[in-house]
Amino acid sequence: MRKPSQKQDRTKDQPGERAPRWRRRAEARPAEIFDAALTVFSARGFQAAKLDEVAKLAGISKGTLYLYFESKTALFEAMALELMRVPVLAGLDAIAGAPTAREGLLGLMQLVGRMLGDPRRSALPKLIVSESAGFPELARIWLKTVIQPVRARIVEFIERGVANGEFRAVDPWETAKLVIAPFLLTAIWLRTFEGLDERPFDTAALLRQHTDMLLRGLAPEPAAISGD
Amino acid sequence: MRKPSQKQDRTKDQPGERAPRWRRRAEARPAEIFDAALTVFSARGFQAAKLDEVAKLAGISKGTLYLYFESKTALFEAMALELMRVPVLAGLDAIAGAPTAREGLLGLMQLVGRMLGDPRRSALPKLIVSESAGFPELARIWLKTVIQPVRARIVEFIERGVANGEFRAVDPWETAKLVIAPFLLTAIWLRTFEGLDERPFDTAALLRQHTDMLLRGLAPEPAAISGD
DNA sequence: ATCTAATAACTGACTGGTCAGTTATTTATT
DNA sequence: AATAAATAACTGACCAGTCAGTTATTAGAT
Repeated sequence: MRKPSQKQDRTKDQPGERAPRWRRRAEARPAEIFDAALTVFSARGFQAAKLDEVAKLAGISKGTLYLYFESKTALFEAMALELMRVPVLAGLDAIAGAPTAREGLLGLMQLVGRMLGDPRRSALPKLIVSESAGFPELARIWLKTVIQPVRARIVEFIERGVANGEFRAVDPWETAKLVIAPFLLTAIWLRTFEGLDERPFDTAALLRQHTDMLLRGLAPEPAAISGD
Repeated sequence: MRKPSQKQDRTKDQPGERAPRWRRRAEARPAEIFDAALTVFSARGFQAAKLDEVAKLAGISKGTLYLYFESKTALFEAMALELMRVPVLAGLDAIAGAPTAREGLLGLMQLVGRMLGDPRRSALPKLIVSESAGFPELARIWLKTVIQPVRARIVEFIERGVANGEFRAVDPWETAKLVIAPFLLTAIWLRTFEGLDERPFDTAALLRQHTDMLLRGLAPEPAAISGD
């Protein structure tokens, strides 16, 4: 946890010239504040997080926070919305053009898997879930802008695969949830039980097993499909 | 939200006899307090929950809370531990004796599924996850007393099935996570996004699809299993 | 270049509301 | 009468949010 503070920079100044107590860095502040806020809110939760701590971590005073954000709540919401930008959806369009349903589905899963590999991005699901009681609106937005589009794509791929015979006939809606579930598990688990469990969580192994099981579950019947 | 309060009981007293402002009910209190606490903590989260509200819902005053619990923290922990008692594990032993791995696995899944059907019990996972930052010890205990035993059983069943040819060779550890994931999804989803999504969450349909997909994913290769 | 006025960025001590926890007192029960 | 159960008024710590004052930076004047 390195301090991004510029107060330490005095050694780099020209000798004899005393370093200023602070600098004006209006453009850099918001990003740094978001960064500090994510760390503190993730570690403590919204209510327990102290703005003094966020400010300290961002290398500023609490008063300065209020030059950039109206309130603790506004900061939290702005931070969450910031994390939703440049979303999973960025790569989604490229995948939409996949030649087969199978490839599309796998591509999408890898995309999401890769996203969860970035600790900053994977913090959001846990925060949304944890703070949903206090921020229902945020949950709604996340659902709408992240979950629903991804799920819609999954449903589309499954429907396509079922239609063209790549997959057997399954309920696309419920199956889409099954595709998503292990990713949610990963995001939650890493930030809730990691370090407490008997083995470290192997994200890659889970993803491998997940795709393997999923493709077999979706595989069309060999030949003999009689009524039950 | 009906009040369990006994303050309203005055009408039921014998006519002419004024009802007491309160009664001594030392045995009944803890359960009623747990009940109220679960409601309030679930609705607001630990920090935002007010003990005055818990007390009011339990039909007592805040001071009385402190006759039964040392602190807000102690109340929360006691409540969580209470919810862990009579755990999933109760029915686990019966299932252990299942004749086939398949039956064992399905029995266990139905057990967990049924548990999630009870809104009181299904509140725990969300609470544990949400408050894990402030109560890491609770997360550890839940992992140890609920998750790990269930997961161990799943691993056992899978290993058994792989050994006796019921299932194909899979990684039991990772596959066990895949078995669990949709249940976690259900518990989280119902208490985070329900009412916000485009369709209501159909727990039964998901469970059906989950078992279906899982069994196909575990099914042994038809015949041709040559070395790779 | 150097000085000076104006302004934007920042600080940190302070305030006021909230709520966990305490206690003096009242009420029920034995 | 004695005791246990419960109340409600109280206290004090905590912290979000404020603001009067300070310091860096910029722009204009010389």
